[in-house]
Parts: sequence; C-alpha cells; structure tokens
Amino acid sequence: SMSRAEQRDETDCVCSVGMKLTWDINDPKLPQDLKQLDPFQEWTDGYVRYIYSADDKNAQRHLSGWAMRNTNNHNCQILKKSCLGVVVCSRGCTLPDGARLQLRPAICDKARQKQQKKMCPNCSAALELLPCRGHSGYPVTNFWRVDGKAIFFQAKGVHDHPRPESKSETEARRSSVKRRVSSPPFTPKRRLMESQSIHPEETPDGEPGRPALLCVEPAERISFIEPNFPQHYPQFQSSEPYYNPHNALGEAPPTLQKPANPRLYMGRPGYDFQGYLASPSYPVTSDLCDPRSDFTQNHFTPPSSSSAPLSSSSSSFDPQTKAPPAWKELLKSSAPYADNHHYYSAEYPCRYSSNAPGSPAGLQTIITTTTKVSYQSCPKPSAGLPSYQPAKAAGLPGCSSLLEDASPSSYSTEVKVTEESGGVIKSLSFPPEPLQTKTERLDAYDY
DNA sequence: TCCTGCGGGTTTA
DNA sequence: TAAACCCGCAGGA
Repeated sequence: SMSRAEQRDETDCVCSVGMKLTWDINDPKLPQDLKQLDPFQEWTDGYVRYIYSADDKNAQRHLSGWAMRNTNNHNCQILKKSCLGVVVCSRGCTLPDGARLQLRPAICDKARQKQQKKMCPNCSAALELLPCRGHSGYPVTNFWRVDGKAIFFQAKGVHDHPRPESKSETEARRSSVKRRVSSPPFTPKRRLMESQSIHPEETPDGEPGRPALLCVEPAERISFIEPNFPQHYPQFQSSEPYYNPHNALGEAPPTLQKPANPRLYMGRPGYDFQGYLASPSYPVTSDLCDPRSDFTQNHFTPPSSSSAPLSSSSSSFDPQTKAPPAWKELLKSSAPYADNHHYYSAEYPCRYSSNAPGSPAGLQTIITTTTKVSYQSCPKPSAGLPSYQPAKAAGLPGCSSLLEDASPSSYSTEVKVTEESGGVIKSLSFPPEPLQTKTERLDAYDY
C-alpha cells in the first residue's frame, strides 16, 4: 500500500507527470513504463507537457478548451494542432452578465468564415476573430502522440487572447437550442431571462441581434452545465503561473517572424483589453514546474477539485501498428465520448500579460537540455534510431512547496524578471472570480 | 451542418 | 529542411 507521503506526493504536487520527466514530442523514444499519468487538462497554456492514459477519452480525442485545428505537419506519428484564437465583439460590448463575448471559432474554415459574418448578438456590431499569436507570433501549437500505453501531449506557446467558449459549452448550447426550437413551451420567468441576452449562432432565422425567446427546463440546463463545473481540480494545474518565460524543453523559441501580438488583456471587467475585456473566466497560464525550468510560480490555488473520473475502457493498443494512427485504433475500441464527458472548467483569475508592441513574445532564456531528433514524414517507419540521445536530467528541486498558500482568498502579485532581451514580464494574479459561477455565465449565452 | 483527421501541395526562412 | 498554411476528401455525429 502507499505511504502517506506517497499519496501526498501524488495528489499535491504541482508538477505534472509529463513535466517531471524529460522528453520531447519529437523524441524517437518516449518515456516508457510510466507509473503515473496526468489527469486530463482542458485548458493548457504555456510550454507544457502531459502524459495521459491511453484510455483517457478526452486525450484520445485530442480535446482542448481552446479552439484548435488540425494542421498538417506531414508526420502521422504526431498530430499537430494550432490555435484559432477567439471570436469577440469588435466593439467590445459588455454582455448583460458583465462578461465579454468570447465565442469559440469554428474549426472548419468555411464555417468560420460564416461565423465571422454574423454580428454581435448583444450590440449588433461586427464580430472579430482575434487570432492566436502566442508562439512567437504564430498560433500556439499542440502536439499529440500515442506511444505505448500513454498519450503524450506537448504544447508550445502562451495564448495571447482570452479563452473562447469551451467545446463542451458550445456543444451544450447548440443542443440546448435545438431542443428548445423543437419544444416551444416556456415560462414567463424564463422568457424574461432569455430576453436579456442573446447568442449569435443560434437565432433560428440566422439573423443575429434579436433575442430568441426559447425555453429550456432548468434541469436540462443543469445537466449541461454540471460536467463543467470545477468540483475537482488537480492542484498542479491550478497553481499555474501567469507567464512561463522558460521553455521547459530547452527548445529555443523560433526567431520572431511576425510581430507578436501586443494585446493587453486580462480576465476581469475593469481593465481594458484593446477595447475588449476578457470574461471573468480568463485562465491562468498553465505551466508546471519542470525540473529544467526555474521560473517562479505564483501561489494561486483554485477552488477545490479533483481529476476527471474518466472511466477506462480496455482498449488494446498495439505499438507496432502504424498504418492507421494509433489513436484511431484507440477510439474504435473505446466507449462513447458522452460517457466520460467530464471536464474541468475552473473560473479563474485573469492574466495580466503585456508584451510591449514590437517586442518578441517568445524570446526567452533557454536551457538546452535535449537533443532534438525529428521524425520524418509518415511512411517512414522509425526503425533504427541510433542517434537518439537521452536528455540529461537537470535535477532541480521539486515543486510541492510551491503550493503552500492554498487559501482562495490569498493571491499574489509578482514581477518576474527574466533574462530575455532585457525584457521584464509582469505577472499579476487575482483571486478566483468570487461571484460568477459557470451556471451564471451560461445564462448569458443560453437562450 | 460541422468536427476531425488525413495528406497532397505551396510558400517562406 | 522545418514550419506555417491552403485545400479537398472522408468518416462521423
């Protein structure tokens, strides 16, 4: 049985398993015989790595709260996705609930173009897509790779825009609207609520700007909302710094090819955000204490939570098969997504990140510890990898001590000074949004 | 209808 | 050569 210390280590450590180990998604050989895996992370941000169970339904689907689209990297071993950003009101109007409109960009190019032609449901101004430029001026990228009994995840870049509506929220709203369209009865009270705000995508006639007075039963609404409510939240995800200046992989960020987005943004009303305000749910930058990175962490701890109880299905995985990507095979043998549709979605403090206009977003001090060996294009089997060199371990202190201040009422303000072209990165953290719950936020969008 | 992944292709540094 | 990006296709919900 496990000692108390071990249990504590598992549950309290702010490090992800993925960050404790030294690996890169491009490594010919990834860590094997993993004793510990990470719970799924919906809102990853920063240069982070996680190792999920191959049975994790969310990981199997390469899910992200961010709107990520597939990008072709001509490597069938590694699935690459890049962030589409967020759709906002060009006028930056305030919704009835005080939040800002932050729609999930459609993944499909065509659907996204349509989406952008619509108008703000609140003020009828044009909608605007804020592209993600969090990776040296390019969109944040996520990489997925199945190896052995694990799904390896790696992200590069720090999102420089507010969170969009999560995928589950979008889906919930859509199905909710569909149902209401087909079953009209509504109560006067509900009608009043609904008339207070509207959503662009779901007006039956496709005409934005007019409230759709539709009905939904409270119980029904709850059922969509509940899975997202942050009941359980792994601490290592929650004590994220707002900005991780260090690329934990030792990978030098590419030189700036495009001007980094100089947006200023934060997650709560009262601060300007280039004309917009992020909703109160703007996330903290997610990053973890990789032994190779020595950035300081803020000491914010979110509401209590736990990992998503994803049931494991006995899917067989054959590392030898290469024709269909491994995750495809995993999906075939796994239970329906709905069974485990359970996310974390913490309502989190804002980030306050500023990049001076024209200043590179990604120029950070790099600790090079890994030798990068890239896979070649798809048909090439990765047999014979003599050039592989295991990365050396840096052996920096652990990170459990970073969680000392777990009180929700305590939060920190810190200034990070990083050696990066003389740049100074200021990070402010705030306590969790105290009043607004997910349920309340959904109300603003749910009619 | 749109999400998702695949993969051929181009462009740029 | 690597990375970003475009496009169409197909399977699926």
